[in-house]
Amino acid sequence: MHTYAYPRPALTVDCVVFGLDEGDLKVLLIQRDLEPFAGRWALPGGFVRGEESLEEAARRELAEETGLREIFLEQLYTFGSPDRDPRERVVSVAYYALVALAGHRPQAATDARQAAWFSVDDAPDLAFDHDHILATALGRLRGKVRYEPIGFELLPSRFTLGQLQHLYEVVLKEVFDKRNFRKKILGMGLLVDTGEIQKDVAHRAARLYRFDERKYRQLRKRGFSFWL
Amino acid sequence: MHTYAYPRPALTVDCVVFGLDEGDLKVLLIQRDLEPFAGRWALPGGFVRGEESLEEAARRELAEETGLREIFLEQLYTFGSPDRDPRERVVSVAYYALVALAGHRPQAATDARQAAWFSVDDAPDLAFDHDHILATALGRLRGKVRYEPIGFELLPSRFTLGQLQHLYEVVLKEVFDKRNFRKKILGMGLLVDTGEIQKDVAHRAARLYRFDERKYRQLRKRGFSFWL
DNA sequence: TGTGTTAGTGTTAAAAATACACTAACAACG
DNA sequence: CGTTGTTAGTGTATTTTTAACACTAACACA
Repeated sequence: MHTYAYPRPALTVDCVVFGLDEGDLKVLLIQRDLEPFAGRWALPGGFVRGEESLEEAARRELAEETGLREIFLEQLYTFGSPDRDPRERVVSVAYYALVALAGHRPQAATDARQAAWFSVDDAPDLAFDHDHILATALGRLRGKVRYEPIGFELLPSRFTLGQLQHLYEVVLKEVFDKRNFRKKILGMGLLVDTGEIQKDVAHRAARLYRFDERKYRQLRKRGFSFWL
Repeated sequence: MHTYAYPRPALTVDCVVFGLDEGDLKVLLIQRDLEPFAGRWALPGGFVRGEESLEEAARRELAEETGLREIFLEQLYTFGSPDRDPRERVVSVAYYALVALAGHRPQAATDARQAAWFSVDDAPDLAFDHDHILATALGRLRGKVRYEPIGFELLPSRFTLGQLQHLYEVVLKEVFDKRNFRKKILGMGLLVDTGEIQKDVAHRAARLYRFDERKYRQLRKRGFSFWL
């Protein structure tokens, strides 16, 4: 038991995990088994423990509830309306995560709870204020993907320019001209041609590239800024 | 007394208030009178109360400690390292604020505690992890001022193009060409010439403009994006 | 009346963004 | 085995945007 002179809100973390199925943008949800909102879909998350940082808490919950580890994770926003949880006051620090969802495709129920990927555009009504958190995360992703090279986190480490363009088109809901896209992205000098080519495709096989993170950091120090 | 089954961190808000003195960018600090860090300068802030939202808490603390009301305020980041407060675990939701500091210049000690404006570039060592929070806020301000018209919050409601350019030069530490700056900013159609001119200046008086927020919102709906 | 200081104004050159259409490679299918 | 379907890969011309650059106007003050 822990006693304090003034009431304290409970503190949780919630994670919005985005993945790119070749088709559209997905979000990973888990089905609640407890009240309130039992049976409803919700963002993975849980209470922050005593000796862990907020990000550690988010990573731990993600591993426990979805099996995902060592993925891109960044703080999004902290939600603290007094009535966002019907039981008592709960303040939630939300994170968003990006994961390469090619290869380990439509599995994700690594743990006890039921987990599943939903298209962001027709996800079900979520528990608590999680719809609001999801919308905030989508806005952040759409804004940030243009001026920081975080989109690569949604692709496997080696990818084709077609996949990359498709990623931007899906996330931004905007179509790009193929030649201009390639010119621009290759012109930044951040992609390395691995020399390999695509396998098992029913059409001309494309070159595989990887993102050169080291080079990006160097360039950024010299004032370079990513822009798409 | 309030008792819980698991320990709960205390929850606070801290505010980074920026102001633009005609010279450089300032931050508003208050001097602590209690341990820990008694006598040290710190960001204004305090505990979140039971029935107020996080933003309400930030505004209340700001009013109590600095007298500032109804200013631009936006959530920045939540800081929650387990050891950021030497006494016990405290999670702090940081906000940043922008205030027009022309007119009510170098006052600010409206309350009990000592408050003062410091140049952001040579602020003293702050209490807790407030140096880190300040640095984060500065980064956010510098990033955001380019693609959202928040800079106007640092100016009086009517301002000259010279003041506006100076603001960007100070915040971004970059000089702009006067003619190109004016062409670009006026070309956006977001400034309204009030018809008034500057008074009491020892040189040719400049036109006063105001920012047309209504128009900005309209344009933004149609895909316009502010860029400087 | 002169000096100091900021306001205000256009043009030209360079760079970047856009629009646009065909051939190449390969698997699958008949 | 050739036809079809599908994605890969490539260059140029036009338009738009950005960057560089220098002088006159107004006004307070000495």
